[in-house]
Amino acid sequence: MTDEAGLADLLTQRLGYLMKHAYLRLADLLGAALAPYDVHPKELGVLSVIGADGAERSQNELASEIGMDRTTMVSVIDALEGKGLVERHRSVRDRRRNVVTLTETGITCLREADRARVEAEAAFLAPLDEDTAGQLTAALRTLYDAHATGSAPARTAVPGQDVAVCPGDRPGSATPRPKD
Amino acid sequence: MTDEAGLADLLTQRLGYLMKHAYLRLADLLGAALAPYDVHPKELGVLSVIGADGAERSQNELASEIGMDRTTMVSVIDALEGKGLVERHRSVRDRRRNVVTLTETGITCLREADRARVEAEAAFLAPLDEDTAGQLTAALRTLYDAHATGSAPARTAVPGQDVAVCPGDRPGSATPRPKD
DNA sequence: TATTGTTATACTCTATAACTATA
DNA sequence: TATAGTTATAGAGTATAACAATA
Repeated sequence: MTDEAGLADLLTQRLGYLMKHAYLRLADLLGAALAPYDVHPKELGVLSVIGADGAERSQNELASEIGMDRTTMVSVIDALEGKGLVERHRSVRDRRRNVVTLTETGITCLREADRARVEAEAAFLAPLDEDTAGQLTAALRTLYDAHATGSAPARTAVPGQDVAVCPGDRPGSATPRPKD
Repeated sequence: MTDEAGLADLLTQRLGYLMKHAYLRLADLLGAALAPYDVHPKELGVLSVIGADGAERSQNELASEIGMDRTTMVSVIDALEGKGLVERHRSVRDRRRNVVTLTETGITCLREADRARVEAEAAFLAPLDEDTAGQLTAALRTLYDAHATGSAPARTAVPGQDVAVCPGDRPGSATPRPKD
């Protein structure tokens, strides 16, 4: 831990560095808070969309609405089903579709784990006063909306490309990238 | 793209969702902005630490200061060396250490790519007015400092554990981490 | 022919373990 | 014995391609 002051400043002046570490720290906190309920943050997100309203959703609909790949959704539903939190039902109207519903256990898990999620978020934001925390969330939501709708570049245009349509989570590809 | 309004609200009320997508979007923008200079964001970070001051740094020192694994640093330096941006010099005082220095090309690349980085960050923040953007950055820095120093939990304690000492970037393990 | 769920596969990123050469 | 660099390997996470069943 030989952190010189100047170096720390240099790192924390980079927005990417700050954003990455904020994300990783929050992900750690969420993962730890949800561990007692035996659900991953990603799984909780799926659970809450399934339980969002009365609407029946197929795996494919869940995937596209959350911005997750179809094949990733398969493994998530596999895991949730294995834990007894959701059930797959073949749709009678279109037998290709798997309608996913919460079990009683799943409803309970969603309620309790989601409370833990809120607490973990509060713990993450605890170093900020309430106003600042609210402004942070509002700013992130503004950025999300702006970049998701594709109306992003304005002040200083980035040459290569414009932002994708929020196709979920891609660690790899950014541009074309002929792989070096 | 069948986004119902209520569902979108549900997703953007989750701090983890917002933070993750903000991070991914920024990472995309940074990657695209840096692509013309043939450097990855991670590599630019290493370049800038090498060029931070006159101090000579070994690979190991670079790794621990940035919070990157030793073995990851090897491949980063490999890549940078392959591009002619840095050079490895065996330290005469301790022949185990590789002192890493910038080449002329590396200095130029650092200067130009870092300008592109600043522009990409500005483009990312463009949807926010200047005050809000400044507050966002300040809030992120506050969170970074608070969680890195381990003085995090205050308002609502998370049961399982307390935050690690910012050991860099870990995608996998969340909780059971003695090792610091 | 197109779509849903599924499987198999590949790719990225990062960490762990073990080896070497120095100390 | 311990440390710096290196290599090989493993793991998590996600995406792409192909296949079967259904429309």
